[in-house]
Amino acid sequence: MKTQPAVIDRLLKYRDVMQKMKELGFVRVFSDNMADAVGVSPSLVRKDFSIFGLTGNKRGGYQIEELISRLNIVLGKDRKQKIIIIGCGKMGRALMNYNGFPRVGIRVAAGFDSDPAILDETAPIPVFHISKIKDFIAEKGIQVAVLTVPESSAQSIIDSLKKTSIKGIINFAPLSLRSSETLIVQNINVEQEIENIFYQIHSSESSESSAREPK
Amino acid sequence: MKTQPAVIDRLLKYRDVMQKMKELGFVRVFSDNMADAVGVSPSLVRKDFSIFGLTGNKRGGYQIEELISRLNIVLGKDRKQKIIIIGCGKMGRALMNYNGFPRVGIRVAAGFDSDPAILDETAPIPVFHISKIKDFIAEKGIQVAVLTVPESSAQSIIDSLKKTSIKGIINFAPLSLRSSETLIVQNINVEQEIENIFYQIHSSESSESSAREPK
DNA sequence: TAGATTGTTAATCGATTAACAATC
DNA sequence: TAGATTGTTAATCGATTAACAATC
Repeated sequence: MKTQPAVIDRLLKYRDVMQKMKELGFVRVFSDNMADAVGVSPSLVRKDFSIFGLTGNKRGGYQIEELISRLNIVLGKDRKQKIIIIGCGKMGRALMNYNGFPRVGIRVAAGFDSDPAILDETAPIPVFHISKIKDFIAEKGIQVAVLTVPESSAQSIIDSLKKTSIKGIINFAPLSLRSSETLIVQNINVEQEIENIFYQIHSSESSESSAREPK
Repeated sequence: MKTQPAVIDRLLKYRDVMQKMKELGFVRVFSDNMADAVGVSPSLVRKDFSIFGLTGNKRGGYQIEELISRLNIVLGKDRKQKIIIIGCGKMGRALMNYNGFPRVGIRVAAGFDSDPAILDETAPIPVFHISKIKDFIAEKGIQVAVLTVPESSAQSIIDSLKKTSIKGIINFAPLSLRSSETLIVQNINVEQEIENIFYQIHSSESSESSAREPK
């Protein structure tokens, strides 16, 4: 009965679309518009909204401004969303400076690394030695970490994070970690996405002729 | 009737697991082992294999080495998988040097950017001005691009790519692009993943007491 | 042979869609 | 009022699972 991540992904997209509509001066939106913009059916839009008690007007659609703020409450955007980044190689540092985070209210509290050469405890987003991570997490009440470390160190870091307040991890290391009762893991595997795309391209090429049948 | 991306994702995971098993000296594997390792049911493993005619032995499971090479053929790993990276900011450069790509046979042919200061046409992975992209794509027959540009330039680049041989895009810009008949788009939106994780953490916290009911 | 595991079919499950009464 | 859009229910669809005959 708990809400599927897929539903929340759509909610996040609805909110982004509405944010843009609001900036363009729109005041109301219909489920049909939302459906077009996000690429789902109008039924699904109304269904998703109704799950969270987000209501509109039988004839006038949905009020954008009101819906955005109610969506943000549902999505927990009324709380501080602090994260840490573990592994400050190229990918980690790219994420530390990623402006998509502040834009949606996510704040990078610190980075951690084992290499003394890249530590910088006084930067706006400080980089501490990995040995200080447990104290930092406890002190700041961090719940979400982004893991951008080599595959070889990923598993041991995960294991040590299990003893902390960390409850969610975005994992960029190329091994599929599984969510557990107490720790939610979302794997991001760019090479897998690319391999999947290559498969799809090739399979649509080789079925070119038979693909002529009508939908 | 075409194969879902989700099935291919699992195939890619099966292959990775088998690769590791092979390195450990294993010769055979059962659908039960695979299921445990990847986190799916044994039925699904056998089903996935059977879709692609990947067979085992009624009593002896699957031969790892043979299955890996047959999987690689299904997945198109017998062809060169060249990609380009459009937008060589921090994220783009991190991906250019990402060692997960060569490890699975993906080669970054070049990067492209509009900033003259970061061009380097003679580097091992050259960075060209964006104005040269059409010729490069045509000349090298590139089919897949990774988009790591600001949101503001993403849409116009996509539009221009539609006139090229590019058939697949991994999009890191924070706008959800939709796949079309001729162009497969896979959006990677890290901030959305993080917001989703925060939602899940919060919702499991607030339903702590009621979550006691047995599965 | 007896036991174990595959390959496949039928049953189940859950998510999406279609339809439409309610109503603004 | 007539027309349009929501909110919700029932129908559909497709993916996953359970079960088991085949067989090594």
